[in-house]
Amino acid sequence: MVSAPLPAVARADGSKQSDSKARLRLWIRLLRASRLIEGVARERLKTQFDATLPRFDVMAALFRKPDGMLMSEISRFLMVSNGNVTGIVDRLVADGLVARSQRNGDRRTSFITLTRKGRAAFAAMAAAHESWVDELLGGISARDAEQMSAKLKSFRSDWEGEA
Amino acid sequence: MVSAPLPAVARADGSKQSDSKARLRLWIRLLRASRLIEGVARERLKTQFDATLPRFDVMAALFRKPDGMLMSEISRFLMVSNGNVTGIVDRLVADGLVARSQRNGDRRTSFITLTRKGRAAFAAMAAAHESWVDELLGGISARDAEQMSAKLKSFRSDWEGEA
DNA sequence: ACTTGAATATTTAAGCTTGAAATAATCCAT
DNA sequence: ATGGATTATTTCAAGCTTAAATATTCAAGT
Repeated sequence: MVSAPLPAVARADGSKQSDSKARLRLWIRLLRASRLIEGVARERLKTQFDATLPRFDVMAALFRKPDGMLMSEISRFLMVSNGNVTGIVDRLVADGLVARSQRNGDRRTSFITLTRKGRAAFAAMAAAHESWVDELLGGISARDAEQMSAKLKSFRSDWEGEA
Repeated sequence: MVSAPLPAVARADGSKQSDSKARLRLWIRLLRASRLIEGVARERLKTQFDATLPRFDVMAALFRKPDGMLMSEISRFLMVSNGNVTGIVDRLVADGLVARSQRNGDRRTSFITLTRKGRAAFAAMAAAHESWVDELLGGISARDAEQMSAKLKSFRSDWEGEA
C-alpha cells in the first residue's frame, strides 16, 4: 500500500518537494481509510446480510434509478470495468435481486432494474451501511466532513448530485 | 459504490441525521478519489513498468525494511489477507524481484526481502508514483493535504511513522 | 517426553477485477 | 442499400481477494 514519504528539497519551479510529500501522505491515509471501511462493510454485509460489497454497490446504483440502468451506466457509475459488471449482475439475477429487460428498440442494450425483492433487500442494507460509516467516521465532525468533501470535490462524478 | 444521501431529520440523542449524511457523503468522495487514483496508478504501472498495483504495494512495504519482513507483517502492513500475500510474493519471487530466506531458527517463518533487481525496479516506480499522486491531488494545497491527513489520523496504522 | 494451545504460513473455493478480444447491433455517409 | 465506423455487451485469461480450512512449528506446562 504505497511507500511512506522520505526527506524534502526545494525545486526550480517554485513547487516544493514537501508539497508532494504532503499529498503522498494524504494519499496513504485516504487509502488506509478506504481499506478499513471497506473491510468492515464487507465483513458485516457478509455476516449480517449474506451479501458482498460489489453486489451492494450495484444495487445502490440501481436503487437510485427506478427506471433502470444500462450495463455501461452501472460500470461508469461505479468506476469499474464493463466486464466486471456482467458477472456481478449475472449473480444478482440468479438470486432474483435484479432483472434484465429489453424494453427499448436497441437490441444491444438491456435495462437492469432492482426487483421488488432487491429493493427490499437493499433498503435494509443501506440503513445499516449508513450507520457503519457514521460509526467509523465518527471521529470526524460533520463540519470537517463537509469541508473535506468539498476539497475532494474535483473527484466528483458526472452522476453525483443528479438526484 | 454506495448510495448517495437522502433527506435529514433530528434524533433523540442530539446527533443529527444530517451528520450521518455528511459522513456518508465524505465516504463516497473518499472512495471515488481512491478508485480514481488507484485506476490511474494501475494503468501507468502496467504500461510504463509492466507491473501491477499489488506487486508495487508489496515492494513498497519491503523497500522500507531492508532486513526483510514476515509474510504476516506484510499482510498487516497492507491491510490485506494472509493468503493474498502468498500469491503475490510467489509471483514476485518467480520474477526475481524478491527472495524468501529462512535466516532465523523458526521454520514456520521466512523473511521476505527485495532483491537488488527488486530494489532498482521499485526505486524507479516509486518516483513515478509520487509524481502521479502529486498530479492527481494537485487540486489540494499542501496545507489542506496536511489538515486532511491529520483528520484521517485515526486510521493511522501501527507501522506508519516508524521510519 | 507429551500434550495443548498459539502463531505462522499455505491451500482452497468462490468471487471480484481488469484489459483485451470477440460478438453483435446500430448508425451513418455514401 | 451498403460498407464501415461506432456503440454495447459479453467472453476470456490472468491475476487479485477473502474467509475458511489445513499444516507446520513453536512455546509452555505437565
